[in-house]
Amino acid sequence: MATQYWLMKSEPAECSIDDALAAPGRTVPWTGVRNYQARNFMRDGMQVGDGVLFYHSSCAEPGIAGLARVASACRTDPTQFDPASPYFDAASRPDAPRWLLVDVQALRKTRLLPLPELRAQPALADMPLLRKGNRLSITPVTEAQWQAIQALLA
DNA sequence: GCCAACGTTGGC
DNA sequence: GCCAACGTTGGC
Repeated sequence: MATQYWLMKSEPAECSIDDALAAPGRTVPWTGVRNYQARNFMRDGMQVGDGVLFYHSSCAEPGIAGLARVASACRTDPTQFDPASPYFDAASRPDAPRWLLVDVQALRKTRLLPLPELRAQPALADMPLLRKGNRLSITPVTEAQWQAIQALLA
């Protein structure tokens, strides 16, 4: 399958692009996805090597903060079974895990591309991220959108 | 299966 | 803290 592209949201207070770059192998397990649509993108859509826009959400300056890649196939998210985790899901059973994750390898930090700058780009108008009320933490990015982002960073 | 109530996300 | 959007839950 050809390389695909994704936008993945992370709260920088929890895992910023700097945190990911500082992790062993620059790689972090993308824990905490608790939305079926986002999970299904990981399960059914992602391939190792896919491009990732690393987005900072729920912070002072939301925006695209770095570039990354999908670094593993999807697998069980262990935090769903950890009662001490905020992502604990009492209804998920080990023999039928509900929630999955992929490993994400940070490639580089970019200058921050804040929402107003993204909204100003006609080529990005269809990004789910920019739709009012969008909450999905993982969304597909088209080749054209990916190229438009690269152009902003060039 | 319908749908109202409720909870969560996340920008502002 | 507000609120829009929308996913989830649960009564019926």
